[in-house]
Amino acid sequence: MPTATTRLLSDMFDAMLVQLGPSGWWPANSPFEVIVGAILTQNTNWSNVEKAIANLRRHDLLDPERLRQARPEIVEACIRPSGFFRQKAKKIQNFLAFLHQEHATGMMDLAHLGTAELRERLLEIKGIGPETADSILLYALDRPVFVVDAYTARICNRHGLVPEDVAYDELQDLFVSHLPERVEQYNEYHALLVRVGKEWCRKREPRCAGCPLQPFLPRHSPPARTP
DNA sequence: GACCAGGCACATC
DNA sequence: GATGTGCATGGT
Repeated sequence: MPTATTRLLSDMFDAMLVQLGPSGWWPANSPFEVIVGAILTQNTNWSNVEKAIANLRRHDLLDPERLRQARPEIVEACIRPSGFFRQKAKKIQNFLAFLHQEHATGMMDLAHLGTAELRERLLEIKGIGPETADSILLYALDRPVFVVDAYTARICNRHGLVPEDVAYDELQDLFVSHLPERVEQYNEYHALLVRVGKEWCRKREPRCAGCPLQPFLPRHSPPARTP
């Protein structure tokens, strides 16, 4: 017997998918490109990340070993459009050092590690926090890990499911504990939430008209009828 | 010109 | 443990 929350989360997913269609995430040509994108998109608009990725591709640097050995100034210049470029260049190198230590020539070489262990290892890398680690696990490595972010928190808060300042793990647990553990749905659910967040649930001015989730917004109790 | 974007680490209290 | 701040570019 599904709980009300289980049913709600499932219905919200269906409504978003019906109205918006499949998201096709993560837009990238390889698992490695997903990882670079996951770091570059931290607190940054995706369109800026696309510019940075294009620059890296132009320099033939979308390869772990070539990127690891590239001069820092070149890498920084490539990723400059995505902002925080010095920090992010360092973060990428931190990840590449980890990959190198693992004797991995590509992301799929990490397949022997269990999901929980791999998540812990990723979180040890300076510059990779919970959202980035989970994005890597789900979108680059097809692990059943639900990704949440600021949009997820905002939307779930508007729907009365969590407090505004909900912790990452708690928000993640909301979905994990109410949805079947399926990579495909985890993938699509996060993508749909981001798309809805961008379009209808912006920080200052939520525009609920036309939002696929509008029918699920908590109803205010109707005004008492005067007899 | 302010605000925001698919965060994170670090300092300080 | 909670809160504040630096990081930096580009679009709205």
